[in-house]
Amino acid sequence: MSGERSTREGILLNLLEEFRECGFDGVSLARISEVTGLGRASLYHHFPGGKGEMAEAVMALAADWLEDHVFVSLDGPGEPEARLAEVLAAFNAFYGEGTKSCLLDVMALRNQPGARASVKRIFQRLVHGFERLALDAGHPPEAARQRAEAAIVAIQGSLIVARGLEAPDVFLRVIESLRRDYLRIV
Amino acid sequence: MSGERSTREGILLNLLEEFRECGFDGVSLARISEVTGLGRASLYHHFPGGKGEMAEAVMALAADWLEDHVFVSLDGPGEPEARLAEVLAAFNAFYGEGTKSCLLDVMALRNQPGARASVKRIFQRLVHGFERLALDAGHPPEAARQRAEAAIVAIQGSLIVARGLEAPDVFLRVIESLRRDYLRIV
DNA sequence: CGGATTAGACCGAACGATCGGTAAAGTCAA
DNA sequence: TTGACTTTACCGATCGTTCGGTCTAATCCG
Repeated sequence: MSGERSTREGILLNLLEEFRECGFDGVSLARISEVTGLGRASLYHHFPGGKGEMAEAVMALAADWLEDHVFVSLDGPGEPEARLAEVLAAFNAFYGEGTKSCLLDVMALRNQPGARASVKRIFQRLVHGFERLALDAGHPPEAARQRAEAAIVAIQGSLIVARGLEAPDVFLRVIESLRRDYLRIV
Repeated sequence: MSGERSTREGILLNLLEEFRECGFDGVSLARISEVTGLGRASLYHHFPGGKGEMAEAVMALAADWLEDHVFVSLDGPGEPEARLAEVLAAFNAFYGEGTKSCLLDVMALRNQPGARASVKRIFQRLVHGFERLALDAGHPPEAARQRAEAAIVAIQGSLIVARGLEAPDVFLRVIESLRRDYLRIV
């Protein structure tokens, strides 16, 4: 996930960082123009739908990234332990070792129904993926569902608390505890 | 926590609901004027510091509310089980049974250092309060600290996921599991 | 080949609307 | 009459957005 400026993906990567840090309403087109190096009008060439379409595109990019780095491990073949480790490493990188917030959180603040729906779909896919992983490790169905939900809750919560406390290690501890305990049969 | 319009606290309660739902940047003075029934200039009579001071006042109100309904139970006398039940009931009410977001989350998005500091102080106080409760229930110090942190993470995370999934029961389940397990010695 | 045409990326300047914020006159209770 | 409070009218700045146009590179035609 590098950051070439000129390509469309490079633009979206910059936008992703801005949105996740300041929220949708907290990012102005002036700021977007600044970080992308493109004039306001140029941005409307790439995103005729304006700021809203930019946000949608960023959400789509994040969904694609999840598909490639998380769901591929969650749903894929291989030992559950190895798959879990891959997923946690991917999250750890995406969230900057606990220093960056989750795009889903800030996008969920928007009133637009489409944004809410995208967030919901991704959350559902996440829970389902973790549920699959727990099932593959031998957990009974209801327990797997509970664990999956609890894991997503812990990840999201630790990001919030890490940002609030300005202590990224809260997130790191949660990741580590998931790595240790998520698959363990009690 | 009722909502008389005219008094200062009534104004702040309306503001609290707006801020927690739309975020600081998502709430305009026009909207604030609308929900409070006060003209723009009247708002600046009560809050000479403008929108920023309004946000600070809301944070202070929330801090006071925590003091009266959460910390008084967390730090106070009484059986740990009863104190825990009071705190969880207070949270449940404040968060609308999982339908409302946390003010701290949205305020943590602001760039202003003062806002970040307030959020940080409250989070610290929350963790410390839960830590005290676990200590009183007989947990060893390091375990108490871990539990407290995990509890706050679970509450915050469940609010995020509940909003994201549009499923408030995620929050309710976390509250219930805390009520069952938080004090239990393993 | 060379000249005209086209399509896409990009930008400066400006749009109307709304932003947060203010000055001054008026209202009303004490 | 004083001080708390509201109303009306307004400010400059910035918001997201659009218009008109330039530059470049590929494409097409002769």
